[in-house]
Amino acid sequence: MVTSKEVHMQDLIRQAEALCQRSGMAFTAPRRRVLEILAASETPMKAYDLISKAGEGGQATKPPTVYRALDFLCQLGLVHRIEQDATFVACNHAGHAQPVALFVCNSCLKATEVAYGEVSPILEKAAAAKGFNLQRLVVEGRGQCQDCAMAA
Amino acid sequence: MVTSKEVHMQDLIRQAEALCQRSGMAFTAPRRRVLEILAASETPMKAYDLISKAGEGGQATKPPTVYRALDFLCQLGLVHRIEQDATFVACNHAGHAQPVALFVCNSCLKATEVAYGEVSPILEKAAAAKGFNLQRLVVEGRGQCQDCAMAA
DNA sequence: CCTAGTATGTTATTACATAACACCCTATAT
DNA sequence: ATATAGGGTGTTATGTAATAACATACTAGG
Ligand SMILES: [Zn+2]
Ligand SMILES: [Zn+2]
Ligand SMILES: [Zn+2]
Ligand SMILES: [Zn+2]
Repeated sequence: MVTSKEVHMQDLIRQAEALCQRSGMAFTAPRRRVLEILAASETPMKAYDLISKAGEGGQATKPPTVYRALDFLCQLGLVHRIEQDATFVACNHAGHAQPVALFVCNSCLKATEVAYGEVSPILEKAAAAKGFNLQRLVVEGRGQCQDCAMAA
Repeated sequence: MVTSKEVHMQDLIRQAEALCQRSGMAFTAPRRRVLEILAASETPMKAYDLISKAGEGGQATKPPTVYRALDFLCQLGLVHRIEQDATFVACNHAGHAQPVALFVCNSCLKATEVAYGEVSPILEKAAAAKGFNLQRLVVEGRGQCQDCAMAA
């Protein structure tokens, strides 16, 4: 059986390869490994869990290796960092034409990615009203996901 | 001369006293000290800068003391934590009927607090469309503030 | 008194992230 | 062919953020 997780991962990997090709960067082994681990995870992961996981089996992996890979993948938009709790999650939709908000469930800890294209201009206007020119926006939430609401 | 910062600080202190009175909590020395330092600062502060500052003059102050005060003040809404860079800033408007976004200037590092009451329901709806029940929302930005735009 | 609740002080430790330097690989210019 | 520049990794060490755990103190109510 092929899970949807596995399909998603293969998509991400292909996307990563394509993006790197285009921008003349290398999709190297540590970068691939980090992306695979994140894509396979049900929930966002802490950097040090990722470091341990990456070190399983093969050679020990150290913080800088993983943090470099994370920086790279975040810049490409293949991975998102959740600021609230310093975790990292693989992007779950191809490409980022739209900015996204990340909502984390307090029960199961899974992250839901939500586009807020309509909202972002309003925030930019609200900022502009105070003379602030917005360049980067972070929208994150906490609450209860659909599955957990059903279960309760 | 009495600066607007000083007035703002006195407002905050009075607010803190009132809030504590109502909820049966104590506005103690370390809490007051932390709030004063934050209110006097031009920019959001890192916890450890706050710890150093709090220790100036009097007895040395250690991390737990300050982190406890910060937790307390954040719960009361008198201080906000900026998740992006783990800094803390005193609230600059009395009370929080409205949720606020914090926009930090990349040049001068000052934070601008912006109400987004109209926006928050839209985000809640966007989340609800995916079955997500939103309980807490973080909206933060980076960009250029008015003063720095003028200067440039 | 005694005790429950709130809060602080102190020591130690855990968790998150980066600086700095040596080394490797590959492309391209001379 | 070889020099050199850019991008990338490996490794050591360190810097920075936050909390665990336990002892102590103050205060209000029984
Ligand atoms: Zn995404
Ligand atoms: Zn859930
Ligand atoms: Zn505020
Ligand atoms: Zn500015």
